[in-house]
Amino acid sequence: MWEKVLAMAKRRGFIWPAFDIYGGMRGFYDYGPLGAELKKNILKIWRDYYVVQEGMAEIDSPNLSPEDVFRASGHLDKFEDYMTVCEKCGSAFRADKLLNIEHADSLSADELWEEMQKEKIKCPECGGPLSKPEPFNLMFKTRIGPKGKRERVGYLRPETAQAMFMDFSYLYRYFREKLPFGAVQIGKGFRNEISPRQGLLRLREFNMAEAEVFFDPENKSWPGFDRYADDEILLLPNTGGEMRISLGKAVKKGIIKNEALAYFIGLTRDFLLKIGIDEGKLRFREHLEDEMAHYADDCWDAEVLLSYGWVEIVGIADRTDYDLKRHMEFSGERLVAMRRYDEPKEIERLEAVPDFKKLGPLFKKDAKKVAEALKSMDPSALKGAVKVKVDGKEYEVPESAYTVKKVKKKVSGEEFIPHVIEPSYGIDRILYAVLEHNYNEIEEEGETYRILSLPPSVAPIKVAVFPLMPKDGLDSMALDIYRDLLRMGFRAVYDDSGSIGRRYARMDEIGTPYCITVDYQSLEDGTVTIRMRDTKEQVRLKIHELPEKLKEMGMSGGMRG
RNA sequence: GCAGGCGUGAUCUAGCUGGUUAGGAUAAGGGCCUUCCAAGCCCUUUGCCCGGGUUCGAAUCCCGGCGCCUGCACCA
Repeated sequence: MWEKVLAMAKRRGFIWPAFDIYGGMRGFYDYGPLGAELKKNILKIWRDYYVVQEGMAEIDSPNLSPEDVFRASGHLDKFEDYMTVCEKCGSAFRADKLLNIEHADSLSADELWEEMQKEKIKCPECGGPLSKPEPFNLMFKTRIGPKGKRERVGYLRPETAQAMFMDFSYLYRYFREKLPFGAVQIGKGFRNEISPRQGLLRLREFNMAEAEVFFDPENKSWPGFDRYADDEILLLPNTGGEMRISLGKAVKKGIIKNEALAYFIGLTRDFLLKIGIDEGKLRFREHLEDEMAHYADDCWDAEVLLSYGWVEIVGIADRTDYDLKRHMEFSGERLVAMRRYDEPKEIERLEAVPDFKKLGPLFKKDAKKVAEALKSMDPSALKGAVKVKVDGKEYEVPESAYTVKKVKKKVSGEEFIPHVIEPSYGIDRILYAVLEHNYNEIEEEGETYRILSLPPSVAPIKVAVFPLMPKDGLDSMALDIYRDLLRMGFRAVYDDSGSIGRRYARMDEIGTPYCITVDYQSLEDGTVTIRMRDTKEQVRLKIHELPEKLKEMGMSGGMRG
């Protein structure tokens, strides 16, 4: 099946292998004119959901990031594997997985090699000797800046999410310090896949649309949840089994852990159906514990049934406060939100007050740090001489250098690190799924007709205009209509070559929902026929009624819907 | 990354035990014809994945690379 879809996609200009004249490069594809248009339409609808309806803020950040970012995000460690190859049968393995010790995944190449020799590890397949482990990081590494001192190591981002975390404080202020709010980004991600395959399903450079929804972990209810609460969805929870259940019930029964997650499952389903994913081939599957990404606490994938099997196209992950916490730790910046009380509270609490007259002479340069360490300790536990640790050194602070006092303070709220729900969409996979789910072949009189039943809103070409014959003034009339439609912002084509049936067939194959034909009656009464792709049904109407009719049939003009 | 299979115009394919100008179908462009679903006729365009070797001669045999497919491994 995918061969047929990909052959059509290649022939008609949806998808082309990239760098083809140089032999191609696996894991890289070009979108041809129709594919680029289709992608644009899918993203437009995605934005309608996330940016327009949900009011999320769209940002746009660099593809290339300095190393620090991925040190914090965990991708540098968790994304790097050491591979060892059997010198006899050629099988490749992750070195750390072959060892019988704990935390083998944190060892260096040399340590792994040492350990492998100690344990006398042989190839699990054939018993042959294994090579020294070689690092393999899924991120593309490069250098930023001129060679020399100024040079920094950079990586192409493996996901777009990090920017939303790094910009958290800006976003929080932008949203006037109110949660929940969401930020989205549409962009490219890069992963140096070991063995990309299966067309658009595993690319090395891919398009993704991600939303990071920040909310208070104490309140995982979701404002508009009612909208999707009654939607019946096919769920596969990680406790096993398969069920069709409404989202409201799933939350009540604890199958989906909170409303926020469930809401975005509902929204994702709504979006996918809108762009033409087949409902009967859609399900939501919860990740198994050991399947989860290093940052995720829970994750539901939207999976679609393709000729390759069930394929993940959207991941909806509960990233908790993992990312903000890590960036706080690595950058030293405070990435927190405020939970405001209804009224400011006056609270009384114990506080350690250091006496710098004493601390100064005692600890010199480190005095300030000692004081800070002292303040961060539990004041009720402070008694007598206290030991504090500063930069690995231990100091003893005498009782006379500080006092513990009761202090009254006005507090208008408390700080906390927001949690994040992340719906992450693989646009290329989604686009392919839309093609495959809408691709139909009909055998008629020994000939194969192909119809791409795309929803009008995503179809790359919205309408075609044909003269029945390219003569007798039919052609000039059709050209006028075509130009008017273009001016009104419709994606239209004009075609007068070959027989009319051939032209319809061409349009059917690329999913054009409507064809307008100018015939001899048109010359007499100013009417044309409009033909529906899926039913081949024709309706006759006045030319001036066309724009209204086209809009009514569920498609938007390019300019404004 | 390993193993196996495969690679002929835009698409599908014949030729592949070496031997003329690599054949067909579809598509595409032009023309004729044609009053609504890939009709017909004429003309035209595009090809042996890349590189090396063996040979008088390679699409064909051998080696290497690249790509595609399947399996294994990998897929935060």
